[in-house]
Amino acid sequence: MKNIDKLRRAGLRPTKQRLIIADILLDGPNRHFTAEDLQDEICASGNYMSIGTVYNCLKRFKNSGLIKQVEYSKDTAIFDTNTTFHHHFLNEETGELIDIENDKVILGKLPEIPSGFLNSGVDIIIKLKKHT
Amino acid sequence: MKNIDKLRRAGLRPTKQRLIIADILLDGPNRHFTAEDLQDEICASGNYMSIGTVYNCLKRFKNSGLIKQVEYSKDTAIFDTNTTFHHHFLNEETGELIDIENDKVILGKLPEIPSGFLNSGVDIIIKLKKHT
DNA sequence: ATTTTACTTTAAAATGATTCTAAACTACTT
DNA sequence: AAGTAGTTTAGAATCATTTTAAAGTAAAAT
Repeated sequence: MKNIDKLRRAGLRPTKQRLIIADILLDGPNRHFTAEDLQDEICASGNYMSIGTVYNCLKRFKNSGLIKQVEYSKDTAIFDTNTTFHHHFLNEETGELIDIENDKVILGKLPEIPSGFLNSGVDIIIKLKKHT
Repeated sequence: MKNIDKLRRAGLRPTKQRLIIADILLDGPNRHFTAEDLQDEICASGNYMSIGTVYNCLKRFKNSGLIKQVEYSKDTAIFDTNTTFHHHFLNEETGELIDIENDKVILGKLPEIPSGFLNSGVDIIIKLKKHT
């Protein structure tokens, strides 16, 4: 499908800027990137876009499901007095965290660890929304 | 154990400021908090501490294992073009992310969801360190 | 006990990521 | 072609965090 149609189907007005971003992000292989990474790539493609627009577009793309934001890239550090190995419920509306003790979760199958690396810890976040 | 000894055992010089923080954090029940939350509580206890010192102490406490930092509270947003349900390896040294497709992980047992809430998604982060 | 040394705290400035603002612009509708 | 509602822009503002350099303090060495 053409990117202009992907934008329309996502309910986004297909502006010049959004098409530039769609052309970079929505074809080709998946990737992880920051707003600044994307702005650099926009420059490299011979275009220009203000950083405000990059952020704005990313937010719209995310809200309409064209991309995701990695869950654990939040802007404020949260500390935890619980130093045992444990996991968290995350109340998506309030940001509140609730501990999940380790024995409440069992991983039945783990992926193969990339060669040359060791598993140095597993963090599980279970997001919660209010029951309706 | 007295907090002054917890600090010493952690290899931290027990300064007045670190003891104030230890008294707030290391007794009583576990909790999640930001640097600003802690500074407010320091104020509420009739003490004062510059925000720089609060950050500095939290970093030292964390590095010596007295507290933890919640894994997914990082300062830069990371976006992901992979909108399927999936998880991530996190290279702790470089911050690089690698996708883990959903069928590579099986959760054998999940904790009971707090009443009034629904599970709205599970994110798993497997941290990697270089094999030595 | 005093001096020395290395580490720590502080206020303030600096940085970095992100959001906001108000004016100019543009896609879509009438 | 004109209207309107949404979008982009530069730049300012904000927020979290780190850095800086000077003053202060705990521990080690005399």
